[in-house]
Amino acid sequence: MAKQASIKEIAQMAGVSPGTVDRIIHNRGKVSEKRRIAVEKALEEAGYKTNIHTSAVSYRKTITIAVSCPMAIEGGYWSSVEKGFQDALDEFSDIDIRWVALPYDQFDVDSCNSAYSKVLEVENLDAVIIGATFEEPTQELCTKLDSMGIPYVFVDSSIKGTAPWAVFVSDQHICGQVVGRLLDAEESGLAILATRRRGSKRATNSIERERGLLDFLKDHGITTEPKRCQFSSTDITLAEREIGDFFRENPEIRWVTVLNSRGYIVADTLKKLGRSDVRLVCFDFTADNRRCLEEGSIYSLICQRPAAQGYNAIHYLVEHFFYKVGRKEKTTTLPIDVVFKENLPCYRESNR
Amino acid sequence: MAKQASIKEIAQMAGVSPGTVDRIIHNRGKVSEKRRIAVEKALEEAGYKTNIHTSAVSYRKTITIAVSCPMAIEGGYWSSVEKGFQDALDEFSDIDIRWVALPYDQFDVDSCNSAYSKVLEVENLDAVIIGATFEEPTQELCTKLDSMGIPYVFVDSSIKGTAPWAVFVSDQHICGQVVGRLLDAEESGLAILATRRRGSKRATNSIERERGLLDFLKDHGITTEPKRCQFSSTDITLAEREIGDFFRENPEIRWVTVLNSRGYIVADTLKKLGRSDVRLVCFDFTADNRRCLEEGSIYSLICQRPAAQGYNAIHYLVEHFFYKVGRKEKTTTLPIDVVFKENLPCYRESNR
DNA sequence: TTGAAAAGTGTGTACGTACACAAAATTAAA
DNA sequence: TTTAATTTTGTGTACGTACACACTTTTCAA
Repeated sequence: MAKQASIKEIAQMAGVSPGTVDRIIHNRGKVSEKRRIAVEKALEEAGYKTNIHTSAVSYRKTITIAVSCPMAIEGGYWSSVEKGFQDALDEFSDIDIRWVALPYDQFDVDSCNSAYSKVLEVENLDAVIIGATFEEPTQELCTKLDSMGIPYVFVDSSIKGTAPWAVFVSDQHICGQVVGRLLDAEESGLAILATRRRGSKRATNSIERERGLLDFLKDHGITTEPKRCQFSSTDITLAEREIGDFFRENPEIRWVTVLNSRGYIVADTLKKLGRSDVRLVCFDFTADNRRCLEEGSIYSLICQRPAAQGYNAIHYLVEHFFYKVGRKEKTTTLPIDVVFKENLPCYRESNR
Repeated sequence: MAKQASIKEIAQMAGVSPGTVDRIIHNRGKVSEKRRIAVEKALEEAGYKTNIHTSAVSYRKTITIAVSCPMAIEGGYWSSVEKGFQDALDEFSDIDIRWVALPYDQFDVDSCNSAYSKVLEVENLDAVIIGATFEEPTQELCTKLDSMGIPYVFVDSSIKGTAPWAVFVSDQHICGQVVGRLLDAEESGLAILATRRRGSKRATNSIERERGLLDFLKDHGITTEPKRCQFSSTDITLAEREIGDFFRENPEIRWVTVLNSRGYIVADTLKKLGRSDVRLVCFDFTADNRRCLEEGSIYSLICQRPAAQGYNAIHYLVEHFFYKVGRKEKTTTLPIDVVFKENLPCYRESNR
């Protein structure tokens, strides 16, 4: 551990004053070519790295971050993302971060549009964190943010036709392939269940997962098209009837996946039907899904790292506003964890 | 985000000087009961939290940490632990940490004893990080450290009869159960392979994993005792002969696990034997194992989070020496990740 | 050649904590 | 009661960076 050189020492090395070194580091301009070269050489030689602690002490600015994500439900996916936000905010509690939360209902485009318009009204806005569900509204928002020069980062899913500064997601195509691996299905008897969505198109994540699963099946010589069924995400009674009807009509089904986080609805229905012979692979480490995994009605959960997404988003922005000058684009693809009943106890909601 | 109160503000609230507040926070003594109560009340009310940045600026001490772990092999388990150390040291590069590495050969007790005795000779030793392999030498070391009042933390495995300040491990019993889940073996045809160890007893981690697997089998109605085979960990030619002989003598074997990180040796042998019908579940995200997973000769890897262990160990110590006064014992059981060929690309060596 | 204006450079203070030291208050001893 | 010893409390400076401001040098038009 070599001792870190200070700005003062760099200044001495380059034969200038600390102020000049500071101007070069933050390129505040007004420095002659001659000294710039000398200082940059010294900086290089000493391997100078700004002392984050001291830097934080002197830095007085308030960073305003607006965040627009689907509303969190206790124990649900977005509450884990929020847990990640909170962890990061706690860690950076010495930095003055103004946090403007503008959640929306992920099943209601209007609510999303309204949240997005509030984002644009936030005063002194420095950056935006977006957990996108709807494509067009998000594209519009991003275009406006681009023209205002305000950086934005995506968590959970990325929207095409936008220019985010950073993206924190999981590879959904891989998720789909892992479904295939875990189901270990035979030629026929596979079904893909999904929740119905009013108005809007299917979520991009779920489309990409399905593509991954189908690719896996093709690679493993399964040519029979999986059976499909849609069920309600809001009306549980209706959902149970729809799912029940589907399984009665297709008694050969033995391998099932639900490509979003509502797998527990299917699990509970299958349990009521006494169908313990069905292997069910679902998504996300939510409270309901964990319960079903515990009970044995879900075989396995494929989990993203929502807390890591939230944590990293803030970490990135703080780092950007704090230490870096220029834009440093970054896409972080987080691991996909496979959780069985057995290793469930060692995962926590805040898994990062 | 409520503004953090500073020591100065706390002092004002309690009607004392900042120095008094400081003495109370660090219990440097010499404070009257009357003011202690007043200040503690103010501290409580304001929810005071020391500003880590400023704290780091004023704190000038050098922390000396000795670390004794098995020597890292490029791409191996302990190199990931070291990656975690390095990440943490980089993150805390503003803090003056003196880092004394004293690695030993994990297959040689003498080398371990020698490393441990060097630990005790380190000047101004503040804390020790131990990656233990041998029980008795470690117990002896810990007893001495206890009497010297020097804190130590364990990574990877904990040793009984010691009093570590913190422990960063995975639950090996769960690991074993997950092996059972992934193998999905039938009544007979299961084998447990292990590397031979000269002189010393089997590693505690591997014993605990076996126990977990056997418990899983019992719970799932498999009563046939698994077949066993030991092979050399140093002489690959010998190992391949031993493994080959075992499979020729036991042609019914279809499900195999290797309870330490040397699974790739078995995988490569099986590949040469053309036995693609054997499902092999191995441990640890090492370069060799990743290659076999990629090639398909390993079905699945059960991975601990060595980088997280290393990172957390240093994080804990820095936190302790930096912010906390008293001892705060902590056992962190890290998640166990299941890696298939499909989700391999989204895990990195530095997975935390 | 002169003298603004502009460009370049140095100085000094603030940030909040840690800690040394000086000052004040209290206690104990004579 | 007085004085010394002791305990308690306040003050001031350092840490390394950020940034405002003052000062010096250069540039360039008149």
